[in-house]
Amino acid sequence: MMISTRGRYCLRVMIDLAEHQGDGYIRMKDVAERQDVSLKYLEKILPVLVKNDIVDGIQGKGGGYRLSRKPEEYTLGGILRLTEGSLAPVACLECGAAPCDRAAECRTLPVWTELDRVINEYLDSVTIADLLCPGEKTSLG
Amino acid sequence: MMISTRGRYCLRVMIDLAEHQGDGYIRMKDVAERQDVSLKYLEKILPVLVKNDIVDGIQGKGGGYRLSRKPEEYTLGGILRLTEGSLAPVACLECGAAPCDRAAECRTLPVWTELDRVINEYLDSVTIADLLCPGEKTSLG
DNA sequence: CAATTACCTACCAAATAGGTAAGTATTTGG
DNA sequence: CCAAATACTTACCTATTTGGTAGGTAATTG
Repeated sequence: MMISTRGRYCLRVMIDLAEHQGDGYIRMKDVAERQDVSLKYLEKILPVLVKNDIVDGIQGKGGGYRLSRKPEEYTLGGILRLTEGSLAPVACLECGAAPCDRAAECRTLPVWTELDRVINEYLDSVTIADLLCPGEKTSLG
Repeated sequence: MMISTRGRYCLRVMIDLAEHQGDGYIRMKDVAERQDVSLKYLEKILPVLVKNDIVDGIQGKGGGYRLSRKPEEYTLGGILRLTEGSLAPVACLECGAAPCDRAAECRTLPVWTELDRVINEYLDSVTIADLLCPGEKTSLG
């Protein structure tokens, strides 16, 4: 299993924000209830989205979160690479991984590289807009 | 990271067996030395390959392991699904996983299903024969 | 019969996943 | 200006998985 709850929850939050866009800032408490997920856990994993300008978060009463771009401008790959740290199928392809001694003669490295490419290509071809209900998709932007 | 050392080591063992085919049964001690991997660990993870008739293993002096088919008849997907248990990118797609309550309305399930398909399609398109040195490939079968 | 090989079972340390708890900082409505 | 509400931060915790090690048993052959 490659994609953990961290990434999956973040994706569901993004979808929820997209589907409730236009109501101003959206409280994570409401998202947590709608998605039936621990608020505390979401509070822990969301900061990475704010720091990378994926969503706007403002504090204080009346605060909450909001998408900073249009849903069709977010690819799943872009979101998941941030939240998961890495989507690499094997350790030796993770960014920052120590270069493997056997890399030069490794028979399997080309396979992992291509698998990594295939995975990222697919995930970069899908956007948040593609995951919204048909009716809601047109009402955005 | 989706593919652990278990699967990667098994793949390397398969490649090693293919490259040394014809010398009768091959001792795992030799494979472990060539691959620079713990023999004890290999002994632990190999039985699944024997039980599924991926390799032949015979005990006693002069024993060892041998491929039971030609290298081009093994797909990486087939081997990895056995050794890893599952290649599913998310928990809810693992075989034997409890069906998710939200599956019917889940916005992301189609994406995981398609990602799973893409991964398996690629890994099923590559065989052990594809990973051998060019010279060794033709001397087999 | 002794060496050699696969095979089996139990244990173990470190890392990761998936949270909970308890606060702090910031903003706004009354 | 104060209290409520919200994001944000840090520290902790438990269960599971990973990647092994240790030690022995079963089978086969020279």
